[in-house]
Amino acid sequence: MVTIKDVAKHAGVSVATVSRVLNNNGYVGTETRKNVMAAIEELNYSPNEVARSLYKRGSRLIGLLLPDITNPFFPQLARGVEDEAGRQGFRLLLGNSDEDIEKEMDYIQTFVQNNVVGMITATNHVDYDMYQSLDLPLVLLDRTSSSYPAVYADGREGGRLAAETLIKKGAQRVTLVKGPAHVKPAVDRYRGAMEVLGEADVDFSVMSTTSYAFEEALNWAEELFQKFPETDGIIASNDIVAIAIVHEALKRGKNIPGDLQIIGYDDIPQSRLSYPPLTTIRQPAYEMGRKAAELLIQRIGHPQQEHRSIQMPVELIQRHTTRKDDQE
Amino acid sequence: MVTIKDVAKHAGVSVATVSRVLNNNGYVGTETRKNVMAAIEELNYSPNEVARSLYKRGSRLIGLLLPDITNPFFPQLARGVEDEAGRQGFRLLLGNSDEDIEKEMDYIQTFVQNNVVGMITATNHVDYDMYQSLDLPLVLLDRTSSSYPAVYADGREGGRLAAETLIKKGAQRVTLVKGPAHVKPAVDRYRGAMEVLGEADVDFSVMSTTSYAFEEALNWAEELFQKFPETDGIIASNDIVAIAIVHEALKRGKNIPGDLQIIGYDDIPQSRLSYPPLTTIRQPAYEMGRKAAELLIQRIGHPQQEHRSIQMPVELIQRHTTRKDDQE
DNA sequence: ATGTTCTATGTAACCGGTTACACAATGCAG
DNA sequence: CTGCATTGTGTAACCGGTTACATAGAACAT
Repeated sequence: MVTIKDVAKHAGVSVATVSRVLNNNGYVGTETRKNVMAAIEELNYSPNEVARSLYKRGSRLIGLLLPDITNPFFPQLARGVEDEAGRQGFRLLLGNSDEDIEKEMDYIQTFVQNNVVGMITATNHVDYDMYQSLDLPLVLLDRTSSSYPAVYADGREGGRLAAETLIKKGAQRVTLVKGPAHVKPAVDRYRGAMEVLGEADVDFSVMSTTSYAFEEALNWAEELFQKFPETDGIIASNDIVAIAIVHEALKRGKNIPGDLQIIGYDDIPQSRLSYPPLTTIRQPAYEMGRKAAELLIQRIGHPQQEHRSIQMPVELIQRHTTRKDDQE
Repeated sequence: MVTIKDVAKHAGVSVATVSRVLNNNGYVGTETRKNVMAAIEELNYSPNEVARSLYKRGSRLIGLLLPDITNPFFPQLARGVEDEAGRQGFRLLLGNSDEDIEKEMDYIQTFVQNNVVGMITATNHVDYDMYQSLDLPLVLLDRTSSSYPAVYADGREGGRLAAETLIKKGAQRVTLVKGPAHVKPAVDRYRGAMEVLGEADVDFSVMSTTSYAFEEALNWAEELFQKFPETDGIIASNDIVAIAIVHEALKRGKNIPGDLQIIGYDDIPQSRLSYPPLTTIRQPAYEMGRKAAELLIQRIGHPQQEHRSIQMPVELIQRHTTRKDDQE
């Protein structure tokens, strides 16, 4: 490994001088600078971030903690974070928490041990000690809290929008699929939808699910049709579940959207690809990730400044699992 | 931040002793050990990995470089890598290369600067200087090379299998969708399929695609039906494209698998969810990720040892975009 | 009793950077 | 020409750990 000492020797100067040209601070003679640059070039030197980080007590690393990258909503978020962070010279340490506190704590510890300068986390456990005692810039992603800045989409509005849409399009017997109770955004959506359903002249039922896992989606779908075979409008807890429901409905020979309308949540990329293409409530995942990184890096620069959160708008994406014509 | 000095002072010993109990080496008296442990506990100390890494010239970090985490094949890989790495006490630095050499070089540089102890990369550019001159344990994932250990699935066999299946099930006019030419595994599959098609008594056409991006998938599908409206069997370049093709076919009123059979590649989780559920060639992505991490960590322990690669078997997953009955 | 080995602990060098401080040379004002 | 500010560079301390080496007492062998 070529170190700053090698460069110094090669250029016939001290390490301090090399450091000065590297960081572009302090006084350096024109000629000297040129020599040092040449030496750097020649030895193909690039400074050890670890040493740097040790002295500075801060790296160029950001910790990103997600529930599960395997859930298709998160890669978008992650990519948004990465792109923005990368643009500003930061790299990502990645962790999957599986919504498990143990794992989460583990990751946070190693993030800190590695001198990350900030963290972006999609956690339901902000109120735990570990976060309280963490003195790092932190931003929540897809979650909220009064204690930290957050980037999230308006889940309640999303839920309302989904329910309103279904009602407007003439659904009479709505089934609302409730996401896992420990996942905050899921309950926001649920509440939003309930608000609208409660005030409308429709029958409705609620079906609870306890996970967003792929493997279970088809089971939820089956269960749904067993329990509520007569439903003509379904608000799914997310797009995965929605797609599974579409699958099961077609298998049972239902006509979509004639007999049965379905509306998803998230607008993951494959929702456009499914057939019929899924009507859904869009969360701008990539953009949310970008904003979160932006916010975090801003805070890293100005830690004292008052924090602000960003609520992103949700949007109804009308495709073909709901009817074209509104029934007013 | 609480450092080893604080612990030493608190326990009334030297830093060396604290370090000894931390690392469980050297001699430490029973009583002393107890005191130190107590101090650690009390101060809630955990050692700074950065300092450690500087002296040891090696961290507990692994660099993971993927083309694009947003492509649904990769989260599985990533998760496999992460789980195995995590199990063995390693953390991941993540990078998306977009198959772009510039970005790739950038990431590799910062990985090295951060003292990663190894790298797992899905690159098509192993033969570039940057890899040659890298003296880090490296394992290729979903790619191969004679110079490095690799974990990959048998693409040629997968291609053959897809073609054989379609032929056996009676397709007469096969369309082979060729993936981007710069993506190695894509061309392996293509070759495998071609071998079989070339020797069979069927007509076939090849349609080239230049990307795996979601946004383009539906365009490829449309283009396919414009160019080859009479095809009755399609070998898609991956599951995303396959699902888009199913979409387009249904939209055009084709009967699947009656009029048209489709076979995908990868077996991403959503392939089971699509309707009709997709017949596809499965690559054990999660397992591949796990194995790659395993291999890498093994090499980190024994760098001199001769390297070996692992070829994972592919598998035909029969679902409902191909016919039940074989036509012999 | 003496020498050797084992146990226990501390001191200080080291990892590869950054920067406070010291010092010298130069430029410029009076 | 002298004095002070500016410029250019080196020395050494520091970041928070690890470990080579030194030291000393205890245990054991002869």
